[in-house]
Amino acid sequence: MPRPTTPLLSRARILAAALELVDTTGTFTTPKLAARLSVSTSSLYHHVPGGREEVVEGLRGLLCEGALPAAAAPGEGWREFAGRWARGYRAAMAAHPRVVPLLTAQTVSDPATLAGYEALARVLHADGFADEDLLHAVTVLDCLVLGSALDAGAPVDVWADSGDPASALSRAIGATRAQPGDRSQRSFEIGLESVLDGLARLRAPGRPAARPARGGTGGRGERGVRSPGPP
Amino acid sequence: MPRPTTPLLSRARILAAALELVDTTGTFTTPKLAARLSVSTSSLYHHVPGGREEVVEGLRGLLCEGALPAAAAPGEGWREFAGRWARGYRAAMAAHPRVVPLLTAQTVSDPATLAGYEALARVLHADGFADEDLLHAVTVLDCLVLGSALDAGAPVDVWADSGDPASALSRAIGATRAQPGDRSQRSFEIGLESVLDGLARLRAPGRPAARPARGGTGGRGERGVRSPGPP
DNA sequence: GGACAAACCGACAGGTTGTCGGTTACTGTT
DNA sequence: AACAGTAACCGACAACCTGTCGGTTTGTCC
Repeated sequence: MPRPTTPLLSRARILAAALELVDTTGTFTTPKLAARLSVSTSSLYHHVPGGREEVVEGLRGLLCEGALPAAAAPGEGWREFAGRWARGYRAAMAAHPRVVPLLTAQTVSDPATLAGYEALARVLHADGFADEDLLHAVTVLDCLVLGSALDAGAPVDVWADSGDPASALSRAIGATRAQPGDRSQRSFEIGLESVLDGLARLRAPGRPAARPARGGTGGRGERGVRSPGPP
Repeated sequence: MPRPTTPLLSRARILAAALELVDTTGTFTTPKLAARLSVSTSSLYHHVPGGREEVVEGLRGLLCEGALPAAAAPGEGWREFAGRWARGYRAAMAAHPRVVPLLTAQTVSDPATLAGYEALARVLHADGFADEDLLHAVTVLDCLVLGSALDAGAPVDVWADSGDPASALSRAIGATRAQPGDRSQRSFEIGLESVLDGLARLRAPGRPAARPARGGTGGRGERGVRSPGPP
């Protein structure tokens, strides 16, 4: 078939089909993507010259585009922003868990994702994180999000020795199954609150970790009272 | 060539060559592995019937074998053990960063690794973690280790917009470069201490995070005093 | 109208995974 | 000591994936 009157493909259509392909089958190959679009494999390269790698990176962009906050809301402190950042990032990944292993296999180049990291760094800087601590703070949040995104895609049973009652892990898995809500997300929340507390101590090493108790006045109350950065 | 007098291959030789291949080239294919062993590709399947996937899983075993502690030392509390567990796990991965993306692309089945998770669960259980919290604790540690292992393999410059001085991230990267020691590992330590503090609060929700000073009485003494989980 | 780029296709080269049959060496049994 | 049966190697091959190239037609711009 020669050039069609109205184009069959576009970058957006290709990425959407790729996301659907990975979501449903868990695999990603260019022939299968082309078949899903009723198109020959070689046609993809007109719209995605970088081939497979560029498509995967495009998926990263698709997931991160609206998920990573770009700037702190008025009056929003670093803690709330970092929480929003990490939760948004993880939610975007966890919504498409089978994409995550593809993303962890190649380095980040998607502009939206990079802008998201830069935005986090700006907020942390503005709220008093020292330059020598800032990258560590970003990295810790990044590790937790990525790790949790991988976890979200893994079946729990991976760790279970066929339900052996003598296994502490199997019993814990049974107890966790009875809980409401998403198992992986609950773990993430525990880790995130822990890390945010730890970063608060990193930011202000002098003071004790005066974090309001659960269900107390809430972290929001600290908004705006931030002291300037450490000397 | 027919069957040789002395075997050319063994599972151990194959795994060692595979590790070296991934460490040095960052790629893993069966033809390249076979070439490195001066053997035909099909010969590998006599010693590794599961093919590529089994080799990768074997690499996981190779890394985790001696790295994951099997039981708490006498008098060692859950916090020390969990720290040892996470540090050992991460160190094993970070020593071979290019293997990690291969591992995150397939589910765990290696017995040594699974035994490592079970050991962690046993210690947490023995030291008072409730069954409904235990899996979350394991998961948070797992996420942090895996995320950090991925981070250890990624070049820092991934996040740097070509050293733009207006970028908060670039400045932070510059400041971090001046620090001694391994950047990724320092981030991991910050995250790990944060998470251990958070898990201590999870274990004993009532009391403040009374973390025993290093070299203190040890957590074992507290065994059994934990209050029940949240309502 | 004519040159040029854009979008599709088929064909193909090169590489990866895994299977199968063939050949020879070891092992255990009688 | 003969003789199965198994183990370890190889070459060949089928199926798949990635990416390139030339060919054909349509749209666009001067």
